[in-house]
Amino acid sequence: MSASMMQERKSGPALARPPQTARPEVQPVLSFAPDETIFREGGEARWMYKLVDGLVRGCRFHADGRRQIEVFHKPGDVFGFEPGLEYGLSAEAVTACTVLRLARPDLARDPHAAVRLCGYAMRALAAAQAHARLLGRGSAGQRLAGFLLDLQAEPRQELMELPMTRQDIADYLGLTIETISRTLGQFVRQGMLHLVTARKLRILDREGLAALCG
Amino acid sequence: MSASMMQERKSGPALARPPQTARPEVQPVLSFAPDETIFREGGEARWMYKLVDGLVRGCRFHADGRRQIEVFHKPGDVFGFEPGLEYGLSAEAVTACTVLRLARPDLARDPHAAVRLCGYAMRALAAAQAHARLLGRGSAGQRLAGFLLDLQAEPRQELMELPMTRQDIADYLGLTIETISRTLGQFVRQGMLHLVTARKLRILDREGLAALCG
DNA sequence: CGAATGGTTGATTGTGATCAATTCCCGTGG
DNA sequence: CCACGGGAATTGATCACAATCAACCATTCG
Repeated sequence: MSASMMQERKSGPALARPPQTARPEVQPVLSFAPDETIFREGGEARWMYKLVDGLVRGCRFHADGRRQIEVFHKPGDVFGFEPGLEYGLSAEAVTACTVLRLARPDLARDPHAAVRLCGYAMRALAAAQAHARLLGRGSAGQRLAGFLLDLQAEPRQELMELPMTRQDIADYLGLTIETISRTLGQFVRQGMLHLVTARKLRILDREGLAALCG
Repeated sequence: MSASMMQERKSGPALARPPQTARPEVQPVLSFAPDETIFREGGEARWMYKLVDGLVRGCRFHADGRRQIEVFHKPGDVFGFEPGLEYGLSAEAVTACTVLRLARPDLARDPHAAVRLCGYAMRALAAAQAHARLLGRGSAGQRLAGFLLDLQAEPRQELMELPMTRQDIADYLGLTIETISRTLGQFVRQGMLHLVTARKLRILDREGLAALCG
């Protein structure tokens, strides 16, 4: 029973604002507050979502109480398409989020939509494989270094903000928050990065980090 | 530098038999001997493949010499489709294999093919996520139990053969061969399975194994 | 200002990696 | 058919790294 369980739903006081138009079928733009659930694993997969702004985690809750984050969705990503009838993962807002709600295309009727969907699926596949690569082996340092480099896609933007908590990172990398903290500290001591605050950091030695992950 | 490096290519003495017909473009059926490479990571992704018989591993080789297996393909699986121009993974025959070589569909020209491709991609995505779930966390026992249960898709066929080596399993689960061996031994001692030979086993307590993975 | 949440740090333990021998298969050739 | 050889697998001893348990800081928010 890990600290992951503490990640409680805050669904009580109506955090989900209604669509920002009177005709939801025309502008299905939704907003979600941090830690709010967009959809749940096992629920009927009626909609797909396109993330406009914010960060979303795709995760799964295990019987023993631990949580596993399988993917972080960034703006532009489409998520929630499934081979079957049910969502395979829960989707939750990490930060405040704006999403577009999309109808699942009927592939038999609209084969053209399949081309787009295909692109989404392939990109999701690449991401899932990259994640598996990260987890597959290697020390905490290798995983965390890979994670940080993946996160900073655009290179020259040297100051970067971590939108997620240590617990999120830990559940994504299959480590504990203590190990995340210590490993970050180690990177700092080695002069590879600088922690401005706990959530803002500057990568000083990109090469060095890259050398770690192999 | 792990024992994975010992996994040497045996590409010297022409193991790849030619297509079994005089007109390869009509019946592109290929055979591969164990450990033979079907395609290599980084190579130009000109073809897709459908596995007819045998077992294929999709893997990646790291700079430090270790190997990571990301997926095992079973008969019926289609593999080798990519979002980009290059293969993201190497594909190697684990056992003797028969594969169909397929042309990459031109999605712009043939949107109907996109529907099929979409199905393949979604199935591959599900597999990749299942793999990430397996790796994400949990003890060696949890990983191995999950692996064995996944492997035995058809339930009542109680005697099952492991087509791959311990090294393959280790590289798939992010563990070492010693740990695989010890964990299997532990399962045997707990009466959960019986090892007829190193490669043939019988699951005695399916429930127990399932209870482990969570 | 005080509570709460998130993050860091320290001490200890446990699990799996590593190093090192054997043993077991299984195919091969005498 | 049996002996042999070599890769695969098991087993043992030790070590290293990350999990766990437990305080302790720092920020934010009411």
